[in-house]
Amino acid sequence: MVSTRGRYALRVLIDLAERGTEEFVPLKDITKKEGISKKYLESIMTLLSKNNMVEGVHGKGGGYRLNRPAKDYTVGMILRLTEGDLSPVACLAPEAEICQRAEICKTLPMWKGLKKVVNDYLESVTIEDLLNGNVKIPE
Amino acid sequence: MVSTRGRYALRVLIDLAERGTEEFVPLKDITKKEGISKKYLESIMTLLSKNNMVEGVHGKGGGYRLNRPAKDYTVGMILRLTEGDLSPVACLAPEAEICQRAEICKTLPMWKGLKKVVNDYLESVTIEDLLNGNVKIPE
DNA sequence: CCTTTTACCTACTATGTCAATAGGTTAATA
DNA sequence: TATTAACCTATTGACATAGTAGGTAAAAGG
Repeated sequence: MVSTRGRYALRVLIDLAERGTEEFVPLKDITKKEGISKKYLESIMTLLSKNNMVEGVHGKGGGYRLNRPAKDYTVGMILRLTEGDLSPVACLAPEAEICQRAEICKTLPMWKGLKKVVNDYLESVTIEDLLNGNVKIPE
Repeated sequence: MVSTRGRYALRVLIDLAERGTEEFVPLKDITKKEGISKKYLESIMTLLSKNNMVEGVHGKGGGYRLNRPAKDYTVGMILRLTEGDLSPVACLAPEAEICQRAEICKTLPMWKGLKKVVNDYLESVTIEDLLNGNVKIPE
């Protein structure tokens, strides 16, 4: 289950995308529109800022804006940042130590398949798609 | 991330499938093979038993066995039991109250797509597939 | 320079879930 | 009647989530 951290991050990025890539938008505007705790959002934005997803500027006229055009952000990128690696099991995470059972594990191929299916889908959807309602629901 | 409850359930069902659909297998055998806490496994098996996945018989010669042939168990069925509904967000769960934001929510279609992709994949893999190493990794 | 605005930083907390553990009771067989 | 094995009811330690609280740093306007 995706936590509020990831869900809020996506909503904020959609709001920023709506305002273009020039203008700085203060968090106040976004919390007002989305009804999200400002203090909580701050921690999320700092994360996005440190990872070069958004640019933050202090003071009057400041706020946040996207670093790149909205089509360059995939949902997968954002969720990997906020939720950590999107592996269904710990042994498929990048930082995982090698699992003794890997050779004989009957379930491992299925977990690999699931991870691929999830990541492929999330990579196929961008923030621009979300903003424009251009989300392809499979089949 | 799938919890041990779901992962252990799958491993147990694979072990039971290996022993056919007649013989009763005591938990002792399974904990020995899999190195899983017996007390913990008991709680998982009770869940599977109450939901007609396995049959449990008390006393000497007792244990658990599959209720149906292994090909009739999908991974999705098992994980839905052990992990709860496999929705990426709460508003897509069956018991969810209607979300006010649903009409205007820019992310909802993407979550629906993700849920479909995950469920379709997990429905496509059976316990028999896992046992036989017949897992199709997509593309 | 000073006030306002805004991002950014550090610490704390309430709640809940996970992954067991502990100690039993019930049912079936030999 | 003893043994085996499922089943039941708590309890626990560890951890993550979803915030809250109270600040500091930087930029702009007057």
